[in-house]
Amino acid sequence: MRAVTVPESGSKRKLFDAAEELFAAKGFEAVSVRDITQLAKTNVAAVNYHFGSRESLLNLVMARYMSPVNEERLARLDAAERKGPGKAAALEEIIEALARPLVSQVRKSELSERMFYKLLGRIFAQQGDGLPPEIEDQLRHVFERFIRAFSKALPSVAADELIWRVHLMAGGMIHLLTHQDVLQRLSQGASGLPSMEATLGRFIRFAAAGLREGIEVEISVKKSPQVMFDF
Amino acid sequence: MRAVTVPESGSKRKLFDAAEELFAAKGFEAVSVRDITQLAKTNVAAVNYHFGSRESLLNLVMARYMSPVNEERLARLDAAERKGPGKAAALEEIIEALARPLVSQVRKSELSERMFYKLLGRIFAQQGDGLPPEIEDQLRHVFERFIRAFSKALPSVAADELIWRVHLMAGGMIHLLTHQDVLQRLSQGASGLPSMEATLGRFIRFAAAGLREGIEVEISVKKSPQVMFDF
DNA sequence: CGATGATTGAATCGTTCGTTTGACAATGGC
DNA sequence: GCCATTGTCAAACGAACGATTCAATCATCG
Repeated sequence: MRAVTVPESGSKRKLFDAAEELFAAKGFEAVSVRDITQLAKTNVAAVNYHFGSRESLLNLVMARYMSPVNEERLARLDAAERKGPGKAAALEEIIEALARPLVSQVRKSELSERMFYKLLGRIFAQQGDGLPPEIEDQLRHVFERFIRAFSKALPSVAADELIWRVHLMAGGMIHLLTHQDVLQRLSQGASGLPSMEATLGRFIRFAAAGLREGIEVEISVKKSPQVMFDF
Repeated sequence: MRAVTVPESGSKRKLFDAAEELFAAKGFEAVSVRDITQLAKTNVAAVNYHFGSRESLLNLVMARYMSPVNEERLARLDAAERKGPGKAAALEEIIEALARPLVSQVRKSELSERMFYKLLGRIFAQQGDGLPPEIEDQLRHVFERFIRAFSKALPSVAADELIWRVHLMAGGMIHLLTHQDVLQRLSQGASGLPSMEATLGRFIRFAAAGLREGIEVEISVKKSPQVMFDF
């Protein structure tokens, strides 16, 4: 996964920043190069001069945000699997390895948190519908690695059943990223304004329960296992 | 919820059929009136003549598919709640009331099953981003009714926590509708080609487990995990 | 039949889109 | 000081978009 670097200053950087802000806010299709160049206060031709085409810039923005997330995901999964050599990583740890990078990579962005999440969610939701091959490959690789990990952690769940459950879990995660604002409006504030850290904890517990469904466990660990969070 | 009727034959019907097919296949934004009129083998002006505008036709298609689903959802929830008067409806029944209409309404469409699911998923995913007010209101009403039902069925889950869990469940459902094809490709057939009935069952169990998370249940016997599959 | 309203068809409107062009600075090495 | 590189700018390109116009055609009924 090649790192995507962007110059620290200059028109190229201004264009990139403007592009990611607009893509996150309005969606990938709804942003024109004129919108971008206007926000960046450059000429219309600037996008094509610096990035070759609108599509190249779009792919660059996507890769810039997806690659670090996917790298951290794999690194965290590796770490979790190394923890107990030979043994399967704990289910909650695997889920956290999948979801926490979405939160931990947010600070490295110039975007506001909410826009960053929306941007990532839009990329995920675009799967199988025109993502740059580089990112599509990344996602497929991550999916396969995590499916294997889940399978080890939940040996009694049949392979096809597990894939469906992971798919459902992923849907919840994407929906969380893309529709947080809708949730606020639908519930009229009753959903609260929790930190993303708290939301992450909710997600992990929800997903773990769904993935474990049907598995009988000792009563002592039936209580939702404590996940460590620094709230 | 006013019923959306479409004439049995004639250009208007041909346009409507072409529109839903294209919207489902390519998404709401990616379809032009020229695409529609070409598939319907009519003149470009036909959409504007019969429906007033592209947007009106789009809203009509959305309402045509969402309204019956939402009506059946509420009817099923009513039935489930009437079953045990005074008592809360069973959790699985509530989830089924939410999800089964997606399956049972499919036959009334001219579309292939997969396209129908994609169309519905696209509508859900569009929430809070330009849906016609009529549908937005429908969805909000359905959401409120079901939140109340879930709250009764799970009195020990805090109100804000419940909303987040329902949100996660909805995300899984939408993802299932919109990305079934991606799942096939990602898992390279390992997810099988189950009937929608089987998928519905998987969803209900997964969602119920997630919603119930943390609730102590009286049990039980420890069952030694049986390894059925290993990568 | 002939009149009237509904429908269709070809042509065209004004916009917006991504991209390209070519003239015009600014910059830095020699 | 000169030239090549690099960046910026206004202008324009061709294509596609939703919508409209208006004459031609059709169906229906008095």
